[in-house]
Amino acid sequence: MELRQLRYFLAVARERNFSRAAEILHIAQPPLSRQIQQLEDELGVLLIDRSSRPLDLTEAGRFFYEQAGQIIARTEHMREQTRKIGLSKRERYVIGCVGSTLYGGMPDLVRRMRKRWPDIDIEIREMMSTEQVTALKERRIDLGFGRVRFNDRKVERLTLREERLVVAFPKGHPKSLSTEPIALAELEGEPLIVYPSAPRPSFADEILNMLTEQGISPANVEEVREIQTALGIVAAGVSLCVIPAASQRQRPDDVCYRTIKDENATSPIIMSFRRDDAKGRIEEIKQIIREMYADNPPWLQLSNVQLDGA
Amino acid sequence: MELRQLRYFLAVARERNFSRAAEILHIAQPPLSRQIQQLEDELGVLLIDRSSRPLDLTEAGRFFYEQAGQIIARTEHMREQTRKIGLSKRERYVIGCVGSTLYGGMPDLVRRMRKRWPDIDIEIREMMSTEQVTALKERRIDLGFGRVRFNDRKVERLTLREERLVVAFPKGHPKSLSTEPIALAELEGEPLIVYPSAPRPSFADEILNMLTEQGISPANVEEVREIQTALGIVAAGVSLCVIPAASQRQRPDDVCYRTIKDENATSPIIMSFRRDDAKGRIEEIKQIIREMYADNPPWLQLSNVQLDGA
DNA sequence: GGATTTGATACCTGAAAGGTATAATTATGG
DNA sequence: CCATAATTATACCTTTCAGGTATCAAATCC
Repeated sequence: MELRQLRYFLAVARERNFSRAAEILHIAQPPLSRQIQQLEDELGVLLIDRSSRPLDLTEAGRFFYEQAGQIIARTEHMREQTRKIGLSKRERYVIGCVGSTLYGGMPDLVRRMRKRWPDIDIEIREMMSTEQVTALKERRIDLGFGRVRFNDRKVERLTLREERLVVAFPKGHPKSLSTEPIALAELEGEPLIVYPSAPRPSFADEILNMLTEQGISPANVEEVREIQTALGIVAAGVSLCVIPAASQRQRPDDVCYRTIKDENATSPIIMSFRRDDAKGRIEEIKQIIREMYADNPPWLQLSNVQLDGA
Repeated sequence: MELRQLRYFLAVARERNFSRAAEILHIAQPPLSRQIQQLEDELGVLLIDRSSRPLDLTEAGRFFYEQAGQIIARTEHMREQTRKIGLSKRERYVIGCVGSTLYGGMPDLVRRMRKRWPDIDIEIREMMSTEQVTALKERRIDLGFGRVRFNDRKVERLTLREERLVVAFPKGHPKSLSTEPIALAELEGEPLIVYPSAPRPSFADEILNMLTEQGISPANVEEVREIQTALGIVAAGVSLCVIPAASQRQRPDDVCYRTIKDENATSPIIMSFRRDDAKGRIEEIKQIIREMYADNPPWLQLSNVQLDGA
């Protein structure tokens, strides 16, 4: 599969006519037909229903049209952005973080960094905890915020705080009637859903390890790729799910939450960076974080979500 | 630019060595070098710093690496999904909706639809209001949920409810100290940020029209692509922004909200569908929505966000 | 049902991807 | 600092495949 074929297919899908599409693409009609055929051959699926005129897309063709359009748009965006970065002499500073750290203190930290270094382009990129380690070593990011503890000779890590975990219940679940903190042991025998399913080790493993250590075994454990899906399944009344307190806001309506009582049922927020960071801003960033602690002591805490069962 | 070039670049970036990358790709080293050169020529930017060994990526190269990897992953995902859809005999029902309708009643509606028709694959796709009209006509979606009124001979629309609008203030803004409803007229002379900037007409135009009709002119109006950015700028203390009540949850911490007092300062939630829908499920969907109104009268209202200034 | 539009097929041409040989460059060890 | 090893760039040839032309085969439309 090549981008050319996607571009060709988009033209045909838009025009619903091979000949006109070929004109627009400034090629003859037969090569266009052939490229589409090759594409269909590779996929093993018909994209265009040629038995009617004007042409109609098949179900698969309609899906492919959506996706192909987005991919083409994305490559064009990438081309422009790459050009811009290559020509600009501004320094870039890329921060990788897992979704659940994007709330609370992170935006404020970025704001402060932008204010301190107005000449630097600071970017945020969503990225799993384990990906951050390799991304740091390959210098694709300069700073990481994650939740999984790891050891790597070249990467230093700093735990910013421990965040309480909460259990998500479907509305109407018998154990969701109380809003009091809940004991971890009460998960015994309950169906559980964990995330993300890849790459390992992940937050899913942290939760499963915690349960194993305590000798608690849920009824059955399902893995899903992302928290949205996990909470969707919870809302549908199928399972329970353990999430960091900050993630409660993801879905406040149809899911109930109870903080876990156990003192050590927490998930860390870990900042990581290269030991040999050449940009030399780590010390200043630590200083900014100290300032933030001073301004607003429970850093990364959320103002209007009840935390720590207090 | 072709996918082949992206695949080649990824191999070189991973190996940091042309010869080894060429081996992995099962081609000779010179053609690989040339493809990368052509890519760099087209971009007008160096991606690889060849003056050091092992090779190093340039700043632009690191960005390109991230993006290219995601694009390749996406094309592969598209290939598999297209294949699956083409081979499966299950009916697909695609719903297009703007982000702000994804909260509240929408997930529940989809849940009820899945329950009613377990043999149908129901998908949700995020999509601007105006895109929904063409997507419906081209049968890329079967149902749309949007916020912008439009007229089209082939598409029928149904207003489900009118939702109150709220003003977003940066924390500490003098007008954010009260939580009382605010008059639209108080936006006079304030810097305003609207979204989305494309495609028009959009929610941005609805807001600007409303202000013009009332003879209110903000100090200066900036347009951004999406609500995240808009609220980010608000939080940074630069401007105010008008959003639908449901979108408050997007950023509950560092932004303050006040409902707009004016009775007609509302934004509709509009369901739209093809007049000649062949799947014949529209009437049943309307029935489901009536059931939902019955179960939970203020449909699409949010349980824990203060609405309607009540 | 015949004319017209439009997509598929067969076959040819030329551009561009890939290969081989070798020069140029960068690193490394004495 | 120079010689050597490793690795990338250049020059040139081969082969593959995208694109073009001519024509046939459907499908639609009066």
